[in-house]
Amino acid sequence: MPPASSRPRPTLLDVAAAAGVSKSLVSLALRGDAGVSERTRERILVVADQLGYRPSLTARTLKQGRSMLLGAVISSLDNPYHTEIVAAVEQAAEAAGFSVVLAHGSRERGRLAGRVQQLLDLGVDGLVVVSSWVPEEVLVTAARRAPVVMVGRTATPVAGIDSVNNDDEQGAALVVDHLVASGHRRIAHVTSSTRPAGIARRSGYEAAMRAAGLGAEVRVVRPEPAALDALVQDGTTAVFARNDVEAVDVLDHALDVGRRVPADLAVVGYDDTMLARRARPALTTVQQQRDVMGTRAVALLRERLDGRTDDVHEVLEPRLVVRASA
Amino acid sequence: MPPASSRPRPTLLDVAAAAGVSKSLVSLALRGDAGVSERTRERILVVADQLGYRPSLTARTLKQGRSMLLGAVISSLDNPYHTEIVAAVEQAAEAAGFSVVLAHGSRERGRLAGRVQQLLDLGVDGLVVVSSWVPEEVLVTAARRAPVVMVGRTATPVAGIDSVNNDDEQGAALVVDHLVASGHRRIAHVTSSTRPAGIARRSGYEAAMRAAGLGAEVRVVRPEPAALDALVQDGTTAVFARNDVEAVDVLDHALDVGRRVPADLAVVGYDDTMLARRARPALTTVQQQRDVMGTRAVALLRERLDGRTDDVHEVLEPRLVVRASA
DNA sequence: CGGAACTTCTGGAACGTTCCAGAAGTGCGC
DNA sequence: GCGCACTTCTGGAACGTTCCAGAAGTTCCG
Repeated sequence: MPPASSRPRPTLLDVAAAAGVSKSLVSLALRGDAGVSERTRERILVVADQLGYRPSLTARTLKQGRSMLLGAVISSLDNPYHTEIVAAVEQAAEAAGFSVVLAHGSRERGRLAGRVQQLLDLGVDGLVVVSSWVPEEVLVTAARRAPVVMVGRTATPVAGIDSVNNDDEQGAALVVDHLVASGHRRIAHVTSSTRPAGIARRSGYEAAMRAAGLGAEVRVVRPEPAALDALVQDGTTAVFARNDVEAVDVLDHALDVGRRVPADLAVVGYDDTMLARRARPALTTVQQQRDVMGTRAVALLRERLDGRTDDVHEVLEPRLVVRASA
Repeated sequence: MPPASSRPRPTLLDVAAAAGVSKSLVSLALRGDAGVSERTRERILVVADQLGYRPSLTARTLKQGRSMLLGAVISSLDNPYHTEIVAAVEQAAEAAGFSVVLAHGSRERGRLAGRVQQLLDLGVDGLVVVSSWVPEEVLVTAARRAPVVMVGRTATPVAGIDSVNNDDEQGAALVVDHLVASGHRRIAHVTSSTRPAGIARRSGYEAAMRAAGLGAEVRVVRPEPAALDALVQDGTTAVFARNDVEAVDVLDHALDVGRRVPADLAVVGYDDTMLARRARPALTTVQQQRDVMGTRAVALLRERLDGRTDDVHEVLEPRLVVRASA
């Protein structure tokens, strides 16, 4: 058998020759242009199909300067929160006729800058940044080449860059209110994050505690064995962790030292990732509307492509998902 | 501020004009061709840099028929086993100068065929298929357009398509041998799979049991509450699940009904995903050499691109990872 | 000093599209 | 039977590269 690549793909010219028309007409017919008679269109479609013609997106992109490709930048593939957002973005992109090219950083912060450059060189029409590890200056330079939208990352707004986020402060408040309503007073917050989302959740927690008259009970600890030990010993009855991953850590630790969840200790996470669903007991957590995030992110990019120049920052309402752990 | 896209990207011609040479020379200089004097090369590089020139991969692809793009096809982003393989592939691809475009199916089997088509239209130079949901005929037609390699999916070999797999039978044997060496005799296999990998693991389990003189103890059950109940009640002391996901199900169920793991019931998974690391107790499991899989997959594609026409099927040795659960 | 052999550079064609200006062909009113 | 509008179709240029054939310019040797 000859190598697979031996027979070159048919081009517009091949179809045109076979159908006895000009290449331009084939192009028009295949793209459904109005000024083509029904008879010839039919014939051209049949011939194209017979030859197995497929248009070259590369040539098309070169000509019209649009690739219908979107780049998604993500810190690492093994963080379910990020991958789930990407899935939502991809779905929305597909619905809008775009494909998504993924670039991830596998923890190495420096790598991401290079990957962003690669995406731009590839000719993506827009960039969805899910990871907060991409340095701001990289985003700013990238935005000069293609519209950029940050999603799922609460951060100081960057000029020229749109964003879609959930309201982390409000999400934290939902958690605190739920716990208070269940009779808890000694509610601690577990967090290891110095990143924007983490900070917002923390301040949301503190504000909600104060609003509930529990300002004196505010307690923030890091998810480390010693700190968790102390937490479990000292009469804390509920823990709000900054994300599902850390909530599971708390959960495991509590169970390890013989506490019952939620009877002895209620545990709440954030993000509603598959970890929350899989945990035992299943985690109460805060859900961000990931599908909406995806849809809006793609929509914002398209608006930019259509010429919008002012910045848009969308904030979505989070929702509390009550499961067994609190 | 004018729209971001207002200033068009500089092209070879712009650089050539600015440097006072021909576009061809700029092209040669930037690609490091030998026949360019050191002085002019230097000057061209400086000018290109000043103008912020970046070559258009689209134009390059069109001209030389190579996109340096690899497509990765995966069932869904939320299966850590698959995403972790993709991460390995991407890493290997990057090392070889390729970028990876991801297409996933989100469970909808039909969608994948369309996504494969999209990748091919995009002009990928090769296809890495991680998901076993892609129908064989789709793979076969795809292979006529670009080399295809299946990875992490044990399956009947398809003519014209390479593969990289781990030896599932041997992996299952490793598990059984380990359990037998720990004194277990009543070792059950939990599986819900009728797919190639699942079948291979099952038959590996059965063969190893027989080899250990435990043919009479062979017991295969589905990961459903009733079946697991029965399992836990009837004196089974060890369970080998067909993957980490189902192992975690078994684990949770056993703990729920008050069994201790591993004291009352040993549990072993397969794949060594992050689930295994995160489980409590941490799962003993079988590790496939994912990084090697990625490297080999990319290597096989490159060989095809360089003209190899005979099929290659690589089988990697799995490794037992002993953790707390067995 | 003529020309062979290098080195260094150049212009044009090509890749497969899209798009534009305009060429045929058709129908119609007068 | 002529002009006009309308429909249907066409050829060429363009997108930004790469690559090839070959043009200058330089060196070197007899």
